[in-house]
Amino acid sequence: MNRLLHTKSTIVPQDFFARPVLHVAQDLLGKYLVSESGEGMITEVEAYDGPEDKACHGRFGRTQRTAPMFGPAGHWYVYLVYGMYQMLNAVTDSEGYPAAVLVRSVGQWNGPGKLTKAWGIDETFNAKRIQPSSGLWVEDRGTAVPSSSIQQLPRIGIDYAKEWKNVPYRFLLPHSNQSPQT
DNA sequence: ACGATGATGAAC
DNA sequence: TTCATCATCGTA
Repeated sequence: MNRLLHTKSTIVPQDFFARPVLHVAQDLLGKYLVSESGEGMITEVEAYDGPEDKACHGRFGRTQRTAPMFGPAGHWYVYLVYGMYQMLNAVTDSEGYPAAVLVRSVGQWNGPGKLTKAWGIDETFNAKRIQPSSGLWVEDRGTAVPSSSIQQLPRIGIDYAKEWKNVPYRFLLPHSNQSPQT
C-alpha cells in the first residue's frame, strides 16, 4: 500500500462548503471532525435547506440566532436546543441563503448533543471559520464513500415541519453508530 | 413516556 | 413582557 496515500490528510477548505447543502452533507460523510478535544469520522448528518424548508432555522429570516446561517459558507453555526444541548452545524451554499449541515454522529458519539458535550463544543465556536485556527475543523483522510452506499432517511426531531417532515435529508454511513431513534 | 432546562420567535 | 416551542437525552 502506498504510504503517502495512506497517510494523506488534508484540511477541508472553505469552498467545499460553498455548494448546495445536499451535496455538502453527503460529502461530509467519511470526513474527520478534529479539535484539540478529539477526532473522529463523521458518520451521520442532516441537511437544512433554505427559507422554504419548514424545519430550517432560516425560515425565520435573519435573526440574531440565525445570522450565521445567512453568512458565508464554511463557518460553524452552533445553537442551544431544549435548554441543554449545543447543536453543531456547518454553514453551506451561498451568502444570504440559509442552509447548513447538522453533525449528528462522529466516531463513537451517536447523537448531536452527546458529541458537543463530550468535546466541549459550545457557542464560542458559533460563526467561526471551519479551520484549524478556530480550534474545530474538518479533514479529508482519504476515506472512500461511494454515494450508492449512503443511507437516506427522514430527519429527526422535526415532526412539526409538515410536508418537510419526511423528506430524506438525513444521511448515514451503513453499519455506523447512528442516532437512537431510527 | 416524560421531565430537565433556558434561549428563541411571535404575539400582545 | 409573556408564552409556547424546541434540529435532545437520560431515566423509567
